[in-house]
Amino acid sequence: MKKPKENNGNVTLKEVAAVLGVSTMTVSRAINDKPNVDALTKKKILDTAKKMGYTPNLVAKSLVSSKTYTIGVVIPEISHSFFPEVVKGIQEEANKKNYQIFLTNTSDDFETEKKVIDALRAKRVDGILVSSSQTKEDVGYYQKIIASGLPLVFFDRCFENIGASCIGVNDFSASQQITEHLINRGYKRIGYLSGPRKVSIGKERFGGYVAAMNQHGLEIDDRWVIENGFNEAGGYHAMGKLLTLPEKARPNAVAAVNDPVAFGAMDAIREAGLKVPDDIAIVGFTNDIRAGLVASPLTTVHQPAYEVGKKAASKLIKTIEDRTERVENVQLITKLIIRKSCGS
Amino acid sequence: MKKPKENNGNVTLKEVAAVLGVSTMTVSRAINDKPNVDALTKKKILDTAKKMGYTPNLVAKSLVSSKTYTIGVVIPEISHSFFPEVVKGIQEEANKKNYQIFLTNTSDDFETEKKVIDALRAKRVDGILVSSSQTKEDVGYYQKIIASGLPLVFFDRCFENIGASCIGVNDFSASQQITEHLINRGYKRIGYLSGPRKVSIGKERFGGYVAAMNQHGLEIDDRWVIENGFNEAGGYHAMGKLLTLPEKARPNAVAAVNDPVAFGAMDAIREAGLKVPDDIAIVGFTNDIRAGLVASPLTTVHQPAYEVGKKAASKLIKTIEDRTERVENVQLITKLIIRKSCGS
DNA sequence: CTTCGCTATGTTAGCGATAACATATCGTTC
DNA sequence: GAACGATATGTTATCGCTAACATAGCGAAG
Repeated sequence: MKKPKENNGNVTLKEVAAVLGVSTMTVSRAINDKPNVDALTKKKILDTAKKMGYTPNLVAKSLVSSKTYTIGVVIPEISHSFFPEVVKGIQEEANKKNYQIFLTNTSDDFETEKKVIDALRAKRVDGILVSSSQTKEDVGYYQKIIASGLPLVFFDRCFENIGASCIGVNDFSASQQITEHLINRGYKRIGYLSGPRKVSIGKERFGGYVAAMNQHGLEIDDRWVIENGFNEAGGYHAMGKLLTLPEKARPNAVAAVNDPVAFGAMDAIREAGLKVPDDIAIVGFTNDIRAGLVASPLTTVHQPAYEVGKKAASKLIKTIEDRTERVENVQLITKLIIRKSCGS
Repeated sequence: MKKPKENNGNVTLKEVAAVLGVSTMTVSRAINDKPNVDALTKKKILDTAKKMGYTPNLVAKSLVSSKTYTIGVVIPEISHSFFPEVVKGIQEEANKKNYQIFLTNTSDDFETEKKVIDALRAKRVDGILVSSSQTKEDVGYYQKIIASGLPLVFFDRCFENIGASCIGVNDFSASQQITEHLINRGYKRIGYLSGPRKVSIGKERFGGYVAAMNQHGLEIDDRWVIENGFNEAGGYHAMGKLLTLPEKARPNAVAAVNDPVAFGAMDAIREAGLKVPDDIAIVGFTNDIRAGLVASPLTTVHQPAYEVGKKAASKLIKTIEDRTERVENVQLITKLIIRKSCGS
């Protein structure tokens, strides 16, 4: 025989008010530190609220205010070491501003991505932070989202000219730079292990590679460019395919779209009984936590993951809190990290 | 001159109803696929709802149902490679059951932990998943949470006999096992780089080490056990301290509470001009993504991170949906991974 | 052809909180 | 001491949705 109303054991304003014989408004005012509450009343309210274990119901508050202090984060793959760092940056910035984050993982699948975003909308997040699995082909979906007025900031992988801010790096020029590094080392036959080019980073990084090759008058054999996934397995298969070419038709250096792909490729190279960098030199992109540790430490591009997250969150929150905040495309500084995989 | 009511551009049931000249209840029923709606009416409603871009407001729904389909996840450090894997497991399980997750990072600080949990409660999550920074000293806080009826499942780091389920591994016996492995290799002077022992994993793993030493009649010099943080910096400092001992007073092998600590220790060893395992052998715990890659590949204990996450989420959701679900302490299988850092 | 009972639909109230307006109380001021 | 303004408190309506109850319409059964 307990109280008939259960409510998950949560105490409401009304219950606190009833105990003290005051109105709920007075309790609300006291708890929210609003003016016009007698000091003594306020003290009594705060005391009993605490004694009763009152916790404000933000769901109800959100319904009134149309504000949830929640942002959705949409990420392709939490296991790729770049993203936990980004998430950490987002997390810290968001927490500082009293926002919570909904973390969702899309496994780089666009259908999943749309589904989770719909779920986030239904939960009325104040805005979303997206690293999309698809930034080149189907722009319609995001155009609609942006048109609907939901604040949105992209990070890492950007849509261009779509009316949303993006925080990332200059993938084109960083990729060009690292390819040039290989060229300066004397390599001329350079292949490319690409990720899906329907994603901005896939396209941009590939573009940087092409630009560097062209600029130096080097030829790109069609068979040297292999497109596959953004992960180890993708790199492993792509390199496997390259290795089916007869030795003299093969590149003796490859640039990979990111570090996981480079690691997968290294495995394939090793399994073929070849050595990095002696037989095939390789460079990556990201500066994964493992990059300096693998058998042949990987030359790569450092991306400031934590800062990307922090900046993205901060931009989103600014956009949420001031709708006139301007759209901007931020490119943070990358750094070439030279290790041994490109020949010493 | 747009419509006066803005509402963030979101369409409501009422608006859809108004367009069709039916009541909101009919629309609600149609959209939620409830019985007693004429097929034709339903079709018309669904069509106009879609045309108008209606998205249900789950905030309002939650207020009515006291159910948010949201779970809070509290982890100490997203950068430690164990946790992203756990989060991935949680994520996938939760998504399958239509829950969203709030991810929060505590930086292993108990005050932050309490603060984020309060925030999660205020947002009325249906339950929380916690890897606490504090599982041995201040039990009061969690006792209160559990008593309040909020479903709670611990993972990785457990409180015992507190009335909440916990999903982890048998830290004691795994630690005992890996210490024994060192002993079997012939090491007798074995030190221990501990994490905070106010946390279950800190205490249990240390206990396993002590048990193995005792069982083999080996002495533990007080100066060989150093307590510091759970991360690289902690291991670096702890090992630095060990290295201040004169060489003959030093252990020639150490067990670390986890892999990041082992990595930090390895750095300190290298900086001191010593070699692993020749001068000092070392073993870790976790099987961090880097464990096989470092200069002296680390012998360690593999923990099934993904499964821990999946199981924890599944247990929590069961507990949420059926309050009679019994409390249980699940210990998943670990595996000793032998590499070179313990001598070959 | 009345009555029962089913289906389709509508109305009301309430989830917990707050904004906006209304009222009460009290000390000042002239 | 009447009138005013400030402060403290209460009342009402509303956010978007749904449970619960109410009603209308229509075919089947007697």
